[in-house]
Amino acid sequence: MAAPLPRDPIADAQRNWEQHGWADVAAPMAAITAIMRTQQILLARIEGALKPFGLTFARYELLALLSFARSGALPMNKASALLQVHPTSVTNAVDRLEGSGLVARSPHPTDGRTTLIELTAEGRIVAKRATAVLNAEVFGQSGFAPADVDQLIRILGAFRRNAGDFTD
Amino acid sequence: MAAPLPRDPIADAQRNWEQHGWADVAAPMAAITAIMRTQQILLARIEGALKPFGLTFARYELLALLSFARSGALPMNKASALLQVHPTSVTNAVDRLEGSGLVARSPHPTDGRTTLIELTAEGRIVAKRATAVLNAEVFGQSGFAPADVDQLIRILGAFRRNAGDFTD
DNA sequence: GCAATATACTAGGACATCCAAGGGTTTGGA
DNA sequence: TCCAAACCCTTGGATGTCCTAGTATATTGC
Repeated sequence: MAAPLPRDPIADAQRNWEQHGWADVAAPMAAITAIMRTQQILLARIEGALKPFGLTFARYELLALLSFARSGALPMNKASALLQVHPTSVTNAVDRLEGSGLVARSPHPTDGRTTLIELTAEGRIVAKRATAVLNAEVFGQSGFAPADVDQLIRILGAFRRNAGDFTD
Repeated sequence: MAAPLPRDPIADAQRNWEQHGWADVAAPMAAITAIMRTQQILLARIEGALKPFGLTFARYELLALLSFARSGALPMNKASALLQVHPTSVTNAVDRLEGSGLVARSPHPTDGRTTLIELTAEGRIVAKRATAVLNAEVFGQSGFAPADVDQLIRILGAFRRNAGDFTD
């Protein structure tokens, strides 16, 4: 781990923005930059927790999504939509998960264009174990105060809705 | 742009967590997942705004950092520390920015191991213009309420300090 | 003073993301 | 009915991030 900096680099950036005549957008700039950095920290923790399973976050998300599907299977385009990533990213994740024997591709019964992805027995087990580890090591020790978690869910939920993620 | 989903997929995930006996970590899971998704949305906006300049966010951050340095130059390791990214990422960004003529490498006057990166005249101009566009198109239209911006800065600032980013 | 350790940068590899383009399958309007 | 438009998935390319390893230069300690 890199040594801590003596000062918050984002707070410094915010001050720089204010001193260069961009005070009106200095705060949003700082908030957005902080989101970028926080994502980086969280992603590193998540990947670290998943490493023993040979999983990355992208692959884990797909496994978790499938494990919650009633039938344990989903069309690729559906997975792409729900995970909100590009179809090619799903193709990539499925290729690797299939190589590890955690999911399997199967043709859609009625639509020849569609491919279904399905959890294998081993995939279901790995998904469960990986979730347990993530819950214990990452989500359970996020470092966010409960009240702040609620704030984040509210603020980011509104942002995502506003960005067109969902209409709910 | 993908069509909006009828329901918030993260709220769904949170419900799934609660129904599977992980209610104690369902909220932090949702908050963290929301941060990941929000980062993705913001990054896409930023990259879109920077595209006309032939810049990516990683390269822009380096340009902006240099533009605020007193001398307009910084050692690579210093840039790596301040941007909080791996040294190889800085090498990558500098390679490309150097190729575009926006920065230049020069040897450190006293330490033979160190390489200084310096803004070129054109680099300084591009940094200024790109910042103006980012301020206008992204930071100035974040969609976050002012009070929420303050909340984000506070919550994520505490998180980053707690994660060891800085000691300030 | 010199060897051992530490630091700085870069090369190569693994992954993830997106975009653009291509080939196969369905759907829908003329 | 039939062909064009729409849709689905995959391939190939560009970028970014990190890790590991290797080379070169500094610093430290005996």
